[in-house]
Amino acid sequence: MARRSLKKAAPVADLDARKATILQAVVREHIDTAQPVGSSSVASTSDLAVSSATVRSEMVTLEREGYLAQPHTSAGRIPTDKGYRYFVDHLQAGVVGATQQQQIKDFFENVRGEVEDVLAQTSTLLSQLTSYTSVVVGAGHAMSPILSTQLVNLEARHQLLVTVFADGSVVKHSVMTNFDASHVEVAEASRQLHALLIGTTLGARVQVPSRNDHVASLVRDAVATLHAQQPTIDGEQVFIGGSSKVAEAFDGVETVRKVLSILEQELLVVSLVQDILDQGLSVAIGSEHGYEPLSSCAVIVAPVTVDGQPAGAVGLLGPTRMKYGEAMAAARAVSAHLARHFGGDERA
Amino acid sequence: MARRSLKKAAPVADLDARKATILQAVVREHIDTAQPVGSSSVASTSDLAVSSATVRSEMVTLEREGYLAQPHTSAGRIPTDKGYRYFVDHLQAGVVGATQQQQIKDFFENVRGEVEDVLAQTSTLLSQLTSYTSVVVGAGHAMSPILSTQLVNLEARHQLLVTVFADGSVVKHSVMTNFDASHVEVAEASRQLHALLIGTTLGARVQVPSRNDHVASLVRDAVATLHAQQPTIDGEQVFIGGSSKVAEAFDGVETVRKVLSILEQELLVVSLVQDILDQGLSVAIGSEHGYEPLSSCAVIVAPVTVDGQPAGAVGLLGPTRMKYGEAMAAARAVSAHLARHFGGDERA
DNA sequence: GTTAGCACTCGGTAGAATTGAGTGCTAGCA
DNA sequence: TGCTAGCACTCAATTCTACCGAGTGCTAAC
Repeated sequence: MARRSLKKAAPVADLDARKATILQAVVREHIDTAQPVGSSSVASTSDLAVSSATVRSEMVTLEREGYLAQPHTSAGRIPTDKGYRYFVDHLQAGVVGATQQQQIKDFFENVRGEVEDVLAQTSTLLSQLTSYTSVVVGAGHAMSPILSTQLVNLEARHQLLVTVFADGSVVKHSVMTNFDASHVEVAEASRQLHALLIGTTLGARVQVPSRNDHVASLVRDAVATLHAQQPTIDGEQVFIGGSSKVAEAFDGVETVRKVLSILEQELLVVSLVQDILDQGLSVAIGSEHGYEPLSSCAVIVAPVTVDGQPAGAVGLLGPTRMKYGEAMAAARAVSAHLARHFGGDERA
Repeated sequence: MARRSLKKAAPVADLDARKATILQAVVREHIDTAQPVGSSSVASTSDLAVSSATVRSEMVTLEREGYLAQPHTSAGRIPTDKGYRYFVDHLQAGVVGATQQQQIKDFFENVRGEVEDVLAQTSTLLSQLTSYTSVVVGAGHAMSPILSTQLVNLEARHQLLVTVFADGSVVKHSVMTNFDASHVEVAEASRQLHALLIGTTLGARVQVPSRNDHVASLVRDAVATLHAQQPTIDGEQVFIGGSSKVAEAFDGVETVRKVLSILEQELLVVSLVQDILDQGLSVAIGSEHGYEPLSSCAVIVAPVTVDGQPAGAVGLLGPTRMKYGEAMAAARAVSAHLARHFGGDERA
């Protein structure tokens, strides 16, 4: 797995008011048009009462300081990652539009089904709201105690251990034996497993019987299989919505391919989101997250917290020139609704 | 959902040997180069001992009959869907290369985990083998009898019905109540449900208690929730591998977007695959499957049959100019291995 | 510090000329 | 009758040129 450099987003030195205005104007227009932005355009657009020449000389400074870049001489400027970072850091919190607000509300009023279904549909919703690819991560049951287990006789030498966790997730594990277990034996093993595992979490050690009969062997195997699961990452669920938006957001075919192939690796997506949250960021721009193939992307993340516990996260992936204001607002709104949905209000 | 025209692949009239050779040469070279193919190239490539002029006049016929098309005067010919169809129908079964054979073997020797995991990984494998996007569909448990059920008390008014089917699939359903059920009541309801449902299939009618107490109410709600599931389509699982290959296979960004957005709709993919199988095809070229947005795609499908029962299908989606021989061979090989894996050889 | 003015740069575009792959047709040949 | 060599023709792609214009950096004046 790609190793990310833990570069903490450097606190961006502050710019004087005029430079800030100019930078923001450049970012805004570039996001809008995808074109390099020239000094005259900034001079006329922004409410600065200065000439393009002045803007120009400020731009030289901004470029020297790393906020702007020039694709080539005699072209306008485009923002660098650092420029976008400044822009985002100084963005006053946006609000979602009325229609979108309504859409979100309608969605959460009508959505039903199991957690997984809700998360998957939420991902689609978020993507439709923003026109960016969305990522919804549901926290695993790593820390959740076991509510119930059941061993089912599937075939002669094939049993299925079904485990229900307190967070409502259900997991199955195959247990293969090299002897034909009778129904009675399976039932007995099931009873013992239930007694043994109930209330424990995946990490905890449990006392397995050391006898050598079929039942004991079944119990041992079942416990071993259950605990073989990686308690950290496994069980986390990723739902990706609107991957077709990738094709709209980037123009280079190669970029599209790279981004899609990252999205295919769900584990990687989970750790990307996790990393960004760990850094305390809500937006990772360009190379800030350290995943090189995503260097032309920005990732917005909003945690979902239920009862003070992290319950997952929602994210958006777009080009660095994405509409940060709208997208962040949408992500925040959806994560809040999601938290509420899984929190007090019980109509899962 | 898009409605497909059930156009049965028309049996293609046979061509005389020379026309066939020319057509095949054109298809082969076009698949290779993605360029229109000229008469002289065919004349020299193929082992026909005729001049380009002769090839040319044959091509005129082939074009009139709908096998070839000309992007514009003074360009070579490219195959039409009908041309590809002829090509595929007269393709002698290909074999997978030695390294790929080995790769498949290694994979199935080492793969482990639950059915879903195996299918998901198989999808990735198939995509890597062929460089096309792969689709693996696991048949639902529609017809599978229930082996076991269990009702678990999740929260005060929230129970979880966990159902294990004979095919090894496990499904959960939330049951909400408007009263606080005691643990004893839930346990009793669980016992009754188990007795009631065991051995039945989802379609079957079961006798629910008509009393008005908590337990009876729980049982009724649980059965209703379980049966509310669409027995036909629901429960079918789709695993899509290598969606990033879409970006490689097609050059128009718009096409990439359209194809990706189809792939996002899993239900649609299932019915696409199902439709093709229903038509008895193993390949659907261009508009043969009737899904307009996929008109520049070809879809290869191979059923997976375990113990005479359809257990799913594996598919490949690529451009119409895909490498049919290799891709079909790979799909066949993987589907056969998959069937064997889930069949006699029991190490799921 | 700001600005008007100006020379300069250089990507993008538009038009013309050229190239060349490939065609369709025809007349002659086996 | 079928095949082929030859040839005129077509047309996308390429190359070249000129040129435009957006945008810059610099400088002198305010």
